[in-house]
Amino acid sequence: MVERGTVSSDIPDIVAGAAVQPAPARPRSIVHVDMDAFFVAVEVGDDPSLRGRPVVVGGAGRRGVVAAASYQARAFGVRSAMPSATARRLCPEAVFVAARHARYREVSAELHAILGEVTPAVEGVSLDEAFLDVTGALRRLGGARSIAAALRERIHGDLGLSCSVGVAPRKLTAKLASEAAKPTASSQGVHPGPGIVVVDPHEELAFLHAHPVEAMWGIGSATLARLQRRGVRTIGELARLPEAALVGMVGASLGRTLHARSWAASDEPVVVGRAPKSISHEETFAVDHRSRAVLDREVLRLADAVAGRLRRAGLAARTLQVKIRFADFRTITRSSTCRQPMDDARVLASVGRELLGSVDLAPGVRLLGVGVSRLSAGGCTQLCLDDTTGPGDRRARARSGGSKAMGHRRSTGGDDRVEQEPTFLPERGSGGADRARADAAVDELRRRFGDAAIGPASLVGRRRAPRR
DNA sequence: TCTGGGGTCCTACCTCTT
DNA sequence: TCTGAAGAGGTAGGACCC
Repeated sequence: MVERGTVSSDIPDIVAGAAVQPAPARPRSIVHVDMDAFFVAVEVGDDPSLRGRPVVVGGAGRRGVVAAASYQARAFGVRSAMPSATARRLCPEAVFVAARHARYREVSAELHAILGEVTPAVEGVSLDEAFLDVTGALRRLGGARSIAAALRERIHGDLGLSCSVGVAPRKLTAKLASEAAKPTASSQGVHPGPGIVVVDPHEELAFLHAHPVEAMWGIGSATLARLQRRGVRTIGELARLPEAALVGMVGASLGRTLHARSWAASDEPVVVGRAPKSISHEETFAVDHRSRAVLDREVLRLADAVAGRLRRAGLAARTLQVKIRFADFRTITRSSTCRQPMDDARVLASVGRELLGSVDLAPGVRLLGVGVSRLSAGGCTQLCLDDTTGPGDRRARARSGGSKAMGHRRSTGGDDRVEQEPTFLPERGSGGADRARADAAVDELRRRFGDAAIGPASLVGRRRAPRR
């Protein structure tokens, strides 16, 4: 069996940032709120003529997938992440609606404001889902079930949306409980769920062990296939596997985590206000691109979007990653880390183009992405383009004796070559100060008039690659 | 017929530094 | 001066989640 978490007294119920605190003495009361078909419900709220009909959000383009489906559409077998072509075939009468993420963010903010009135210990998982640690609010608000019922009523009253709520001593169990509370859809029709499911501490293990193993967090298709080869079908069967066997199958970290979770022995805290660790933008093109000029422009467009988000968040990044998915769905990434943090679209785009330059585009590019990580607060100080230490740099340095004073190099798929003199951008404080003011002006225009209001001159008239 | 977008975390491997 | 070990930092890919 597993060792249970150690016990301490009078420990705050919430964890801010990444700091993890010991498990509390008494069982916690975790509430998981999960909106029912959130994107669809928002669309129906804004357009009541959609009510009761099979509605699919997303999947508008030829290469799109379903972002959300109404329960009426799910009765036809339509599921989220399904290719739109499949969804259309399964349910030809479905109404397809383009996703409006800005609108969903608005409604989500109202939802989270309601949740925040119950307890400050709210961990937003996504736009439509959150965990609340209500352990400290039980006496004040009259028990977890009462809190769950009041939340459902309030959300329905204020937002006109329905949600399912699970209550349990742990996040994982609360999540499974809210799942059990949801409506279901089958070819026989739509069946309303109980709305609220409460799992008491003494029945938690039995509840957990009855679930299929793929219901466990951390088990996706690859791990599921491995477990199924060992005949593991339920969380109960997973729990009976020796921890060492599990570690041997899926690795030390995941193996230990799954073993603890399967015995309801992992006390994962409700984390409030998690700081972002990366920001990215990516786009699947309607047609595959092979033109370096077109893809260079796309890098600039994506970098511009990422830079805007960085500056709005008051962040800068040291690492830039370019993601490329080829026509055959093979996906590669190329990244480069700079000594100084960056938040300028032109700098990000230059690094991105440099990385793209090392890739053979002949197979055709289906998707292009630009992402940043190693984020720091406070914006950037100064930047120059030879500041990167990409793979080409290091490998070239290693082959040439390790000098850091070499010219700018880049990897070209095994054929590294010395580039021309490094290109320098003006530093902040000279021309860079003007650039910072220009960036601030751009950010303000976008805040007031939307992202499409202004952009790099080279993208004028082609804000995005043509969609079929 | 195909297979999005935005994230996090983990692992393996490589290089550099001490 | 050379060598090996260990740790840090970086890169790339995979798995997973919503």
